[in-house]
Amino acid sequence: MPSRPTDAEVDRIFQALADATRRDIVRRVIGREQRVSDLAGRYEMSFAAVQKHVAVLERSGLVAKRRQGREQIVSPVVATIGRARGLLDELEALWRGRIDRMAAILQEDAAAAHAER
Amino acid sequence: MPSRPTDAEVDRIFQALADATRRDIVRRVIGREQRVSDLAGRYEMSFAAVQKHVAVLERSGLVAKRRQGREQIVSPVVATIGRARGLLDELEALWRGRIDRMAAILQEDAAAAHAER
DNA sequence: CATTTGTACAACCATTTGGTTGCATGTTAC
DNA sequence: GTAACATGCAACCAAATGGTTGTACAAATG
Repeated sequence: MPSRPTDAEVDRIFQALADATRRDIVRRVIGREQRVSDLAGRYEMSFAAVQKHVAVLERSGLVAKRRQGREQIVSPVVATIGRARGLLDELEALWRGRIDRMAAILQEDAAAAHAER
Repeated sequence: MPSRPTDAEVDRIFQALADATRRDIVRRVIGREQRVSDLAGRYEMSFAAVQKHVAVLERSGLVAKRRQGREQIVSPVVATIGRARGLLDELEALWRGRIDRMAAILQEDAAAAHAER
């Protein structure tokens, strides 16, 4: 999926990032791949709760799971972080565009004032 | 608030971005400041619904409102977008750190193999 | 084979979210 | 002053979230 993400995809990515536990899980699996139970051991909540968080992250594409025997290894999908960044970059580009347009208008005004003399 | 954002702040920012209508509102107000009713006119939903979206964006710090007579002017707060980007940058930096560590280990192995001969 | 371990999943619950309508209030225009 | 406009807010509703416990099952271990 190299093309522009759909609204629904972006919704899922930001939604997944909008929870401190899930952001922490992402950090951990970036540091090193983790089994679901490794992760579950780190938080105060139940195993099932952590498992659900991992499922949310997986649906968003921020992490991937691969089975290894009875274990499930969770690893990061850095490209998806990049997709989220791309969207923020786009917003910042829009902002710069606005600044540039404002600068251009100031230029014109200055030129007009100059011609008036 | 130049310091590291709290978890709760980051939660609110990503939560606010996790909705296509709200992302669109942010784009519009970046393009040009808008009154709440200007925005409301653009979407199929009720005025109150749009107003709520703006309120969510305001609480997250992505936009600011300033009153002008009876109108409320909504403008972007680009610094907050930067804060969200900062967090994604941090994740990508962690990833590069992992890559670097792996490269270092490969280096050591190569050196060891070399010494063995 | 029996047990433990790792994971998934269903059912349930409280809270939040995203929408609605209706009403209240302050501001501008006539 | 009255009417029209712009906004805010409360009450309500359905659906989604984030958590729980309990059950089921496959894989590793003794």
